[in-house]
Amino acid sequence: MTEVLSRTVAERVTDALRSRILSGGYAPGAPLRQDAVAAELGVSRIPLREALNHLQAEGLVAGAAHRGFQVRGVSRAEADEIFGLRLQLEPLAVAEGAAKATDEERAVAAKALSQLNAASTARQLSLAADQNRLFHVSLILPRRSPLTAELLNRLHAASQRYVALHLSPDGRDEKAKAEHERLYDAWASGDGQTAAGITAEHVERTRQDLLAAIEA
Amino acid sequence: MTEVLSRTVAERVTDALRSRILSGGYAPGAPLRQDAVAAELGVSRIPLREALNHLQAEGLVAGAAHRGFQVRGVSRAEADEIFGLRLQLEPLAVAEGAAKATDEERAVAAKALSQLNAASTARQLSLAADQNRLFHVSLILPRRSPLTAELLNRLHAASQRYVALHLSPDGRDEKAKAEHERLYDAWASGDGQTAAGITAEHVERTRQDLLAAIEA
DNA sequence: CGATCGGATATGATATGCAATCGCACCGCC
DNA sequence: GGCGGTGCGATTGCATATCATATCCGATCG
Repeated sequence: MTEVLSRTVAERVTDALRSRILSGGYAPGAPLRQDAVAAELGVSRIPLREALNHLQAEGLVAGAAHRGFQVRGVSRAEADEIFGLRLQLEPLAVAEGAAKATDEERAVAAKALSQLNAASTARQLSLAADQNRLFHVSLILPRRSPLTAELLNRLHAASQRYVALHLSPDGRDEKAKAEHERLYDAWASGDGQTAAGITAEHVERTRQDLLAAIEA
Repeated sequence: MTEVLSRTVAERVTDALRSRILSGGYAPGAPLRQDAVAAELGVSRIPLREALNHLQAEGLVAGAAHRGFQVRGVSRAEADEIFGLRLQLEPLAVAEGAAKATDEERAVAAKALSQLNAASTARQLSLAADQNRLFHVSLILPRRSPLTAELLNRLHAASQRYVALHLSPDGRDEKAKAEHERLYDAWASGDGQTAAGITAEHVERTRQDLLAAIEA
């Protein structure tokens, strides 16, 4: 029963730091001194280091030996690369998911979608972003393609950062909601072609919006 | 001058463990008890845990809280997934590398190839496998596409494990050597099409060999 | 015979201390 | 006045000792 509450300190620290980075609480390039951050979070340095290493693997922070960790800078080139990778992987993965999903897996995806909608209408910005990621990953059938799912999960997390930093959610929310419905319907009905098309379109449009917003 | 020798304890432990896992020194499924492994390597648990976390991110070990780490099992499905991902990403990445490489980057790749050949003729099996990975990654221009390069680096490491476990290097070495020459020549001359084709062919053939060897 | 409880064991986390390294100001030298 | 070496403070990396906690497994009891 302690599923969500307990977890280890390292995991909670990881989530806390990720959240702060994604929401801009720690600006890109900001140095993360271990003693300071550990004291701020009320933990010792050991789980903090574990969290930092995890976030380094996720690509959110960078660190070199004896030189400390910093929030990774953002760049137009990296955004382009992230979305390029997603464009290569995600549509096909979603199509395969649509073809092979079981009823149980469809139920999981449906639940993820409804939670996303709930968070979105409640204006829980960062929660909605997380739920958005979980919904998209649920279409890939994490149990069947664990590596692909994990990979896209990370790429989504990296994407999230750019979206949060550069795109205002004005009209995007409404359009996204409708698109998610279309995507889910196609996916759940086994229409991988359509689902892949919607996904590709979605990723590509976000990329274009971002590249335009980041300026140069 | 301490480039290669120094590094941190955690890094050396990571390399040591990775090497043992790839070479089968630790069998798939084997539990890795922290005290035992730490004592065996003559380090404390702290850098060991760091190494284990890193290897978990690489996909070589699995661990859950309070349940310890184990060497990840291997499966036909995972092999298929790894090579499927490589097939999606690597040919295009190599083609882009061929199109954009500078003279300096070509020199780096050439050096990697010669080191690979040296290790191969010297029958340094696991070293050759590492050099093989480095050569292939050098074609992707790690400085321009760091995420893609890092990603393929990991996929290669995961592939390595299956190759080491299931494929004997008998005739493969000779064929691979010739193919690497063809691949490098096409790449260095800017012929991305051909380089991508050779890469795809290479990955696909290895996948087929593996799937046949793994039985099931 | 099955379920529950409790002890052994291993991991997760803290505290403390020390060594290694880095960054930087300082200083002599050309 | 610019330049390179040098020492010092600050921070990270690692070791050790210790405690807390979760998991596993066997004994006990209904």
